[in-house]
Amino acid sequence: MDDTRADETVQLKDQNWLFRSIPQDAWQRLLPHIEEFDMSLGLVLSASGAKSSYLYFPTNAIVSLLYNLENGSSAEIAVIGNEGCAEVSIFMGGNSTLTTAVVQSAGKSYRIKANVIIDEFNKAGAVMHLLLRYTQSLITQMTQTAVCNRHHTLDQQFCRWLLLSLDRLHSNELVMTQELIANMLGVRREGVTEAALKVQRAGFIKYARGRITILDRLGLEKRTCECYQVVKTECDRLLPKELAV
Amino acid sequence: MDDTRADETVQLKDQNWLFRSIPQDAWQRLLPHIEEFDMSLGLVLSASGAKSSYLYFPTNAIVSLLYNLENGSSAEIAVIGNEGCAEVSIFMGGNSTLTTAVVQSAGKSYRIKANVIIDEFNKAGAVMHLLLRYTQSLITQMTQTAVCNRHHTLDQQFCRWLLLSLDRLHSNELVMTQELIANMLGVRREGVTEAALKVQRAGFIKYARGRITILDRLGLEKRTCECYQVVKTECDRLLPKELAV
DNA sequence: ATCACTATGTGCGCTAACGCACATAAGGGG
DNA sequence: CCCCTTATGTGCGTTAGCGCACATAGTGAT
Repeated sequence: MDDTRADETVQLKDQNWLFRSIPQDAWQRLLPHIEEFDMSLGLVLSASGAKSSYLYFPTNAIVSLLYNLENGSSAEIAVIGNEGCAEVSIFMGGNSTLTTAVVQSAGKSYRIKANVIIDEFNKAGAVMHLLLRYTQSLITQMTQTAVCNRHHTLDQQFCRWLLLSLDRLHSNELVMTQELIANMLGVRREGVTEAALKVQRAGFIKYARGRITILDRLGLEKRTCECYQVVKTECDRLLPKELAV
Repeated sequence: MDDTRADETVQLKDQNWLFRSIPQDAWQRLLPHIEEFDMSLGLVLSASGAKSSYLYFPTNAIVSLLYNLENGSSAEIAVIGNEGCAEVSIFMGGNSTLTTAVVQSAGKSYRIKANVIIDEFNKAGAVMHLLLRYTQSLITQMTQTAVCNRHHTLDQQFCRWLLLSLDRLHSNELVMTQELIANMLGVRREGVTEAALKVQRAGFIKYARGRITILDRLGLEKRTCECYQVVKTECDRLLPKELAV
């Protein structure tokens, strides 16, 4: 590999946790199939029940897994950022999920065609194990969402949501209206307004017309429920930053 | 294979949906490793965070995946019966989950040592795809639990829980105190009492001292939320009864 | 038959979140 | 600069579920 390509690879690998952990030989096979893909706000990667044709690897974008109920209300099940990938049902089987993957925060991503991923997955090598461990971390997030929905207050959930999103954005600002957050959390918009006000009065955030600025991250972490740390810790355990390359 | 062993195999395969779908060659490899295992009520298959050493295949037993919060309250994330297996983290990677697998209804099961399953899984053949599709159906269940916790009433959830358990028991009777159900659902015992009374007054069940008898299954299905059917349908889609053998 | 224990039923005040209605405010395009 | 749209703030009655306290009723052991 010449120097230019090596540089390119390093840069690319740095943008997504999963990329980073793909060993050299598999990387050689996959590299030619990695396409850039712009994720615009609100873009639906795959509607409920539809077959997905790409596995998406966000870099600075955030994707939400949402479930839509018959009556129109919805709830977020998990958040996906540059620590993972969207559309795991490609390799899990069944080809589709009942959840809808929506771009919650615009940004750049990469994607790989489903059949390429499936071929690599079926080699039962490092890529398979990596993707499965990531899926396991997604399961952890779903589990925690279920428990949190049951037992914790809107306030706590608001903070958890903020923190999980921030971790995936690597920024202390987040562009998101209260209406949208309400949709994610599956609660009333007014509820989010109240929660946001409380947190703002506590001096942890500044919220103005769809623009949230974090002023005190530690404060937020203290205010949220255990769920945030649990998800973060388990995610770090399953996907160590310095995995064998 | 002589007739006796063939009969044995047919009988065995009939007791768990996953067994049924394992093709002949893989079955030959696994058969010597299948152990009987009695599941007694309340048995914990693997505590939160602990490494699991067996993959368990219930026949007439039911296993609950529970999550325990710091403050002692808990919530059920998914139910596992003879349609699946417990301890998927064995092949998903990471070796452990934060959920606790508890026997909710006693019965017989089979189990296979972790390393045997991993070896078979890594052949990337039918068994791998089967287990992954099952895991996908578990994910569906977790998703639905999260949404249901958010949006549906205790009444509806009580009915959903009853139906999901019944489907896995193949019986119209269920032995389970309201206290325990409350624990699973992550609600007050009194809440379950009220829900159960309403459903009883509607004539759908008879409930006496930990023994629930179903009188009108269709009534229950009408009373529950969409979540029950969604899980059932998706489970049937991912794990058809007559899969290629 | 009695007793003790477990399971269930009931009442009551409390709180979080809901649904709805409406007030205010901040930008953006003409 | 004004108007219109979008985003946020607020009030109020309602409800589901909570926590607690206690009443009742099967059931099994002695």
